[in-house]
Amino acid sequence: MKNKRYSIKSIAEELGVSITTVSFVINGKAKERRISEAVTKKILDYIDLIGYRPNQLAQSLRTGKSKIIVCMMEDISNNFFSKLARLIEDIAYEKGYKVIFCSTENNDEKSIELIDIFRERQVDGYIIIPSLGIRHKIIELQTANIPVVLCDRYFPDLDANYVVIDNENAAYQAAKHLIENNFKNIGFITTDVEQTQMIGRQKGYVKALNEHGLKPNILTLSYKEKVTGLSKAKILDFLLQNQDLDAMFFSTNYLTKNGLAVIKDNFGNAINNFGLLTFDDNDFFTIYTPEITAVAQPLEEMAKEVMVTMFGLLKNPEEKMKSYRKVILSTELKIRESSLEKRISF
Amino acid sequence: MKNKRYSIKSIAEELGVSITTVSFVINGKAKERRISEAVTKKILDYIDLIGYRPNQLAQSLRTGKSKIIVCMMEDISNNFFSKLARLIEDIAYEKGYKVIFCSTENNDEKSIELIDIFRERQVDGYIIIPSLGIRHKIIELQTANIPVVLCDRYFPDLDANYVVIDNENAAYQAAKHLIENNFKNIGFITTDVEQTQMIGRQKGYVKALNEHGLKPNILTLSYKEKVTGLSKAKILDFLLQNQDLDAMFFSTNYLTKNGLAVIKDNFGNAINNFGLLTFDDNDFFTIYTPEITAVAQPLEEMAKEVMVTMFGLLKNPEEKMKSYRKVILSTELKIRESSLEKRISF
DNA sequence: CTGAAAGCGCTAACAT
DNA sequence: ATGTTAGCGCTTTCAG
Repeated sequence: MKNKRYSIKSIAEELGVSITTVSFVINGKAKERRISEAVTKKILDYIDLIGYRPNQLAQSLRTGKSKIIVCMMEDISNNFFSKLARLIEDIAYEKGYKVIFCSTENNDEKSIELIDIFRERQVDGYIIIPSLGIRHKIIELQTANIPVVLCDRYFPDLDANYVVIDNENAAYQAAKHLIENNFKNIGFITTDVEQTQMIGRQKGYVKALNEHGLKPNILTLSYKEKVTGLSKAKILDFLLQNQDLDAMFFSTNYLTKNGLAVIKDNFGNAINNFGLLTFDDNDFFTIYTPEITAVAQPLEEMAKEVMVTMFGLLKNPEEKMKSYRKVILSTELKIRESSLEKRISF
Repeated sequence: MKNKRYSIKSIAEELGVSITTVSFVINGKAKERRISEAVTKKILDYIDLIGYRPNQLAQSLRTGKSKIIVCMMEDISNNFFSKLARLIEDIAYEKGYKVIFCSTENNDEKSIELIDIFRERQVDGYIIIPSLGIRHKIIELQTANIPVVLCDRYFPDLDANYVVIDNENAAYQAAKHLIENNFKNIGFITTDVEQTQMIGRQKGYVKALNEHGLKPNILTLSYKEKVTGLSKAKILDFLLQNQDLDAMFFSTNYLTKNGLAVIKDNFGNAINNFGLLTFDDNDFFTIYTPEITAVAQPLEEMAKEVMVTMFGLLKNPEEKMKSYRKVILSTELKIRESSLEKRISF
């Protein structure tokens, strides 16, 4: 067995047939092109023997299809995103697509650069969890007729494919649940990012409180403080300034982690006297003490819907412009200890 | 501005120069090839104007370099791997490489298939967290002179590049720490996978116990039970069968999660009377009650070493065969409440 | 200083 | 039924 790289050409030479014939056989167009059984079998056997695999790169260059989907998210190391990534990965591979994940850190420049880089690479489609300032890039992709599916967030004034959850209602129900459990002073900890999902969550919270004649109390942390670690100090400050708080509602998972740390470090067991609720579920919440009530996003469904949309676009390159597929999923409030009425005497 | 795709050819035509000239200018070889200032500037300006970006696919086909690294890990949604992935991603992008992550679930067939698929795609290098049965594929890659760096685990009888930690010593020190804190009956919960990292951890545990005249007590769970959820039942069983256990040492992160759940569900507050220690750190361990002592792997360093090795190979395609780079990093035992001597009266 | 041309490996329209 | 051939967009040798 030779050590050289096999190509469709070398196979053709070896077998004394033409390149075309080999190509057709390989691509399963043998009978369609009425290639004789004998030749077909000969080629197939030989290919099998030498373990030939076509060069995907050349194929891509020729066909313009790379069979690669890129998935841009905030941070692949974040529990929410990595879980989603895994689900997307599995569905994509099933259909012969590979996925390149990249973390944008919600940074517009980085996102834009990445989008451009992947256009050079002719990726077939984009799954994007967008930061605020890349609206024009989405339009650019749409205009170029390249499949894009937004996820987790969208641009309200932009017609596009997206898969999101009903953030406002989810937060509304969650806050209502706290209210029904007799919490009177519910603080809301959120970030300053003006993304749809965050706006929706805050809206839902405010709505529930207003409806029940309660006063919203919101702590807005800068996204940058995620890195600097300043957010913990701010949360502590908030707690100290608002001694009458009896519950806290965290708008996203990393804030919850910080919040729990602050409470643990500064108030010890008082954590049990506190109402606690968070967006985004986590395996650890069920084994935490108290078990943490969470708004669980339907990850499987989200991944599935994203991919259904994506494959639809991939299949009908033309039709895609006609209308966009907009999916809004609902969440599940996983009610656990932390949000139940406190009967403990102080 | 036209709507067509720009290519090096269309630029050449537009500017009335040759394709070669454009190519040289684009690749920064203008002065090397002594192209006149004027022409160079003209081309550069035009490229800038139309926002031309070379087709990476064509470039790759021609050069044989795809600037893509594939990173195969057990499961991207697992905290340990996703954290590592993010670090690797960042380093790769800095150097102009993209990385494709894929989850193998420790499955040999899936891993092998993936390796083959990526060879068709001409990826430039492989970072692999290998399952047991892919030794021959690693050799195949090495033979084909394709950069491979193993991580987390390796094959003891295979000369290869790898970045791992000193599992045996880490587990030894950890177990010793428990012993020094007066725990007498330390159970070890691990999986049945015969991978080097798991073997090392168990060895270290056994060694420490033997040295101190204590009897090892090991629960081995099948990796498959990770999915079926049977592992929790087995852990509970183990605890019930061994009522004299006063400490537990978990060999890997998902077991810890299960273990904590079992303890919480069945023994309630007794968790505080128990010695607890785990491999793999997690943000939640510091906010858990009790705070969980963990063997923290040096993720940043691991990612860095993996990439240093990888870039070394990428740079010197020939030299790589000469000798392999084997990096063994040490871990840090993060001592927290859960492993400290219990002074609580029972 | 610049250009022509071969070719990376593959697909597919157009022969025959 | 099978072969010829023209590219996909780029790099690079060799000739001017």
